[in-house]
Amino acid sequence: MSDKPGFLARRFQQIAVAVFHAEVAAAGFDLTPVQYSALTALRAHPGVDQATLAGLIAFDRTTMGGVVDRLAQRGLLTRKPHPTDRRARTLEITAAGADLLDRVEPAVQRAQEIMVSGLDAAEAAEFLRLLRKAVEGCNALSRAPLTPA
Amino acid sequence: MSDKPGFLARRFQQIAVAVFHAEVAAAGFDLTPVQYSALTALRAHPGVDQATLAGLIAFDRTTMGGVVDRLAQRGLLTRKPHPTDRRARTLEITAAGADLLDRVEPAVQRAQEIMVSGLDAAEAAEFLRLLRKAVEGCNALSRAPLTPA
DNA sequence: GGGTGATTGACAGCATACTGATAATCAGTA
DNA sequence: TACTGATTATCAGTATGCTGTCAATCACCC
Repeated sequence: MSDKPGFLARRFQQIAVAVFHAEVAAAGFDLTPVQYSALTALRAHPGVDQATLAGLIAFDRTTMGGVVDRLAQRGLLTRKPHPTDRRARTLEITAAGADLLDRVEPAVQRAQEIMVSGLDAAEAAEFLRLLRKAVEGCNALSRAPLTPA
Repeated sequence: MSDKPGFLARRFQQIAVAVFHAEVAAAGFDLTPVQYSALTALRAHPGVDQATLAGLIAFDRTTMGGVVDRLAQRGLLTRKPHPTDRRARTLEITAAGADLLDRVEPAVQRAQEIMVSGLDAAEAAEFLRLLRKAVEGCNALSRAPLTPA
């Protein structure tokens, strides 16, 4: 089983989420990896609509609805009607959201290091390169491909 | 964002599941990656209980309940009372389950290759080695660590 | 032989993810 | 301008995964 990339993909994701949760909770915060990604992308691209934000981090449009709901409910972002397109809603990170991102950053960084702590520095760098390359090569194969700005 | 192992982990898992689904569906079957793993492990270890099966493939005990329910409902495995431990249920793969595994195997193999099609053969081998090493190094960090027989 | 701690399977509840469908709207064309 | 096709957000439904909790049961130790 452990020689199948698909099985290891699931396992690595499982570990990544657990480590993220553990570090972020230990630092006193309550934020999922998905919520962190969404807020980070929103800070870099203020004013986008939900579909565009989803494309920036390869989320499914449907999933993004729920994520945005929960973040808005906690006051970490705002959702206002788009000035010209009446279908869309414009998203903006709030001061509370940006502040939370700043304060949680050290925990997130620690989590990223722990995930690859089984590898030495050279291996970790090579692993990251190959993982990025594999993901980019298959970008179009998921329902929600990455769509840069 | 693409330099964070956590983000790439989620993305690679997302792609892996999509590719698995696409190949398996194209071959005319209806089986999720998780169901495939469970059936495969059960065939290799007939008669185990749910908790043991979960440990063999690093599933959460709670998740395994639902997976087993759906597989039993489709007649791919059976769930009988354990002969000595009245808490446990003994799981067995059925002939239909084993037959399905055999017939779906080529599609699963194709999916595994597609997932790493962005890498050449040497890179894919090294990627698999590093991924396996990273996962093993962090095995204890998830709620559901891998527990070999 | 009785009490204690661990284990098994289940439950409710939350958060991703996907499929397929829909209504509202927009944009470009006939 | 009317029509067509694409796009935005949402909905119902299914399947993972996790947290925490619970009752039933087991295994071990005093």
